[in-house]
Amino acid sequence: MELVQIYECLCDPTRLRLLNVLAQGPLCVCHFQEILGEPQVKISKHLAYLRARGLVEVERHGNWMVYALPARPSRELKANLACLQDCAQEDPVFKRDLARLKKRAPQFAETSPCGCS
Amino acid sequence: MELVQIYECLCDPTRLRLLNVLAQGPLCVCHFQEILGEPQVKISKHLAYLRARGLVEVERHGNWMVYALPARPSRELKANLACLQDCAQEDPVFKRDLARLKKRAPQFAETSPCGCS
DNA sequence: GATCTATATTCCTTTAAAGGTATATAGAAT
DNA sequence: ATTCTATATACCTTTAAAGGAATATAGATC
Repeated sequence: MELVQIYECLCDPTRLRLLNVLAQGPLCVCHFQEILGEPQVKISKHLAYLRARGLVEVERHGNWMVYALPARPSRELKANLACLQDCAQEDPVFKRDLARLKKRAPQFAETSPCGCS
Repeated sequence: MELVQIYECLCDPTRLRLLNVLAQGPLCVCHFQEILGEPQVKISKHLAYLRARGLVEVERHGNWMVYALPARPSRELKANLACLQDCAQEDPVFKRDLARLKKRAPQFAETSPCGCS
């Protein structure tokens, strides 16, 4: 069942935060690092985990690895990401991450090719 | 995050099957056993796991333990169960379980207090 | 009170994930 | 060619989950 793989990805708080931020648009590792306030290894490993299961895609831009949600998500993935968006609206952690993203987006756009303009 | 606990419950195929069947109504362990074709320990342990995290509720009727989805699910749980229902429509395993349930429901209703009439 | 039935729990083994430290890699800049 | 920057990987330790075998429990029946 592909569904199980999706849920495996969703059952860690860090990964949920990554996906929540990604719903706003592509981003690179160092910016995730700054927004979540977590060490590089942790971010990098969780993104690798998500990537291995098809929940995110990557594109290299020079030194930066820009992660994004899949361009063509499966029915199941689309449904679950929408559900997550719905559930995340109220959670303070998710909201704080998005607030930080919004605040930093202009600088991000200057210093890297993250499409977070 | 309560969300994580929900996803932890959803990231096992057996538990997904249990929840899918439960969406049709309360059921007791031995009937799950028959429908899923899995040993008693396995069913029982996964139901305990779900129960410990609030995804199911139990009521004893004589020797039978009748499991059911929560009477008053949280917003998050409701959303995710609905999403699961949506995703499960097409999966052959889920469909087979429901077919077996439908076929056996009359007998279940005779031999136990499972409300599966 | 002994037995039967449905279910839960204990114990064990195996596997996987998480987090951290240290190190490697790939491309850019000098 | 060396150095710098962003990111990935390897290695280690700890923790949790899964599955099975055996056993315990609680209520019903005889």
